Amino acid sequence: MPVNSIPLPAWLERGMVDLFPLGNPGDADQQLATRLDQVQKQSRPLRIKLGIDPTGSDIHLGHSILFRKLRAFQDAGHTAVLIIGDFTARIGDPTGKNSTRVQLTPEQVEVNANTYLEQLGKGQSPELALLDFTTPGRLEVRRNSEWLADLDLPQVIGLLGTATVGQMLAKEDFGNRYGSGTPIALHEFLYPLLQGYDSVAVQADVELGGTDQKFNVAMGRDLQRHFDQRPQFGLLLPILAGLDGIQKMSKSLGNTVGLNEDPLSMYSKLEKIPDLLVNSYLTLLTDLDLNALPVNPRERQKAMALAVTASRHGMPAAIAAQSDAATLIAGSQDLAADVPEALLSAVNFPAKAFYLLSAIGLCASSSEARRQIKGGAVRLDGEKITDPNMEFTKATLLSGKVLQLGKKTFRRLKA
RNA sequence: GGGUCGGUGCCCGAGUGGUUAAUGGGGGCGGACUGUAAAUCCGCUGGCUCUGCCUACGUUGGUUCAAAUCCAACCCGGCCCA
Repeated sequence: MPVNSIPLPAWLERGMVDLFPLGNPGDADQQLATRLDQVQKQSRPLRIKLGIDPTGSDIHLGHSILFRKLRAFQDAGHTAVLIIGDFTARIGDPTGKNSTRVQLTPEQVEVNANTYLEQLGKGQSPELALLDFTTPGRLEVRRNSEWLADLDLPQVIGLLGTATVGQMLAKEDFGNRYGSGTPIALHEFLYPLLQGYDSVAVQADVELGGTDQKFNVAMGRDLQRHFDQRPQFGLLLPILAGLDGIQKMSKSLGNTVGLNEDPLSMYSKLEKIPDLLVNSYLTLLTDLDLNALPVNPRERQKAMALAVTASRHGMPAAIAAQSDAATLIAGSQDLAADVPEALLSAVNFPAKAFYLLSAIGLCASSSEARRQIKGGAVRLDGEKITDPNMEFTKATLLSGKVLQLGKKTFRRLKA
């Protein structure tokens, strides 16, 4: 760090793992802190780019750490430029993939994009919304088809000419795939270039990304330089580990907490993440002061689960979820208000126990239901069911009772 | 285009004519223990309102009493050559 450097604000530094270029003492312009300071004085906001890939439909906590940082920039007076990669989604980001992605249709992409915006808080109350949609000048939502769809072949060739095969293969994912003989389709090389070109198109001053995006963000800088723009800063945040504590949070790995999840399931999941993750979740998903929290791991974890749930659903709902979670674990399901209901209208009576489980969706298949029952995992109003063929003659006999799978999955049956 | 190797269940990976729904590992789920954690131990892990039936080893067709295993064509991929 240069002696005369201005420190970065705490809101910006929290959770940050990489910032480039770091700048050198003689080149004030190359330091983000200096830029922020200048900008403050001239009241000209920076343009903060964040690209999202509308390939799925659910936003989870892993995504939200980037949005939280983007929101922090908004709150500091800067302009969030949210780029929906509707065009690049048709290629699919090869990052972290060990195989070629399935290409999406424009229709799928559009549906996903709209779902994303809703989850980010479009039309919601500003306190619970992830991004500031209401203050004028704080948010720009763009689709990269705006500029990418009209590139002609000479322009594309021009873009391709800015990078070499060696550079592409230096990217870890491509390198691994190439090394292990896994196919790489040529169009995948276009992805980093196109998403880098996004930075040129929106004249980004800063790009946010996960650490796995370093290559892409750096590509944006190269292209901006190529197009005679001042290269953006890259600000990288960690990849949030998923509930398993090992792999990154990702829908396809089934280790996510979705932003759309109800308070109880959100709280319950967070309350049981591996200990090692608790501090990173606190840092990345809350604004809490880590030094002010309980040292006891259990209490600390509860505080984290409560805060994260509250950030999405509000404190009252989070507190209710915490108390329901405790009640459920204690085994007295009847007291909990928020046990999800399961409608018995989908069940044909008379119904055997295993069929009931699969018919209301508590088990994925009736074979699985049989196994779970045999494994002693199923209870009805707290009483263990041991015979998969136990028969229930009509719905009214079951209505109001709580069916339980394992320790943490409950359904209140309703006729 | 030529040569060659390969495509097995969520993933990896055995199996090269017959108790094979298919060894093993990973992951996942469940049980015990616990802090609804970690570690450890145990069980389960294709589907079906299931004492039975159905579908599965890239695709299609063939040989056979019998095929993931043999044959043919095709599709897809790796590597080498052009």
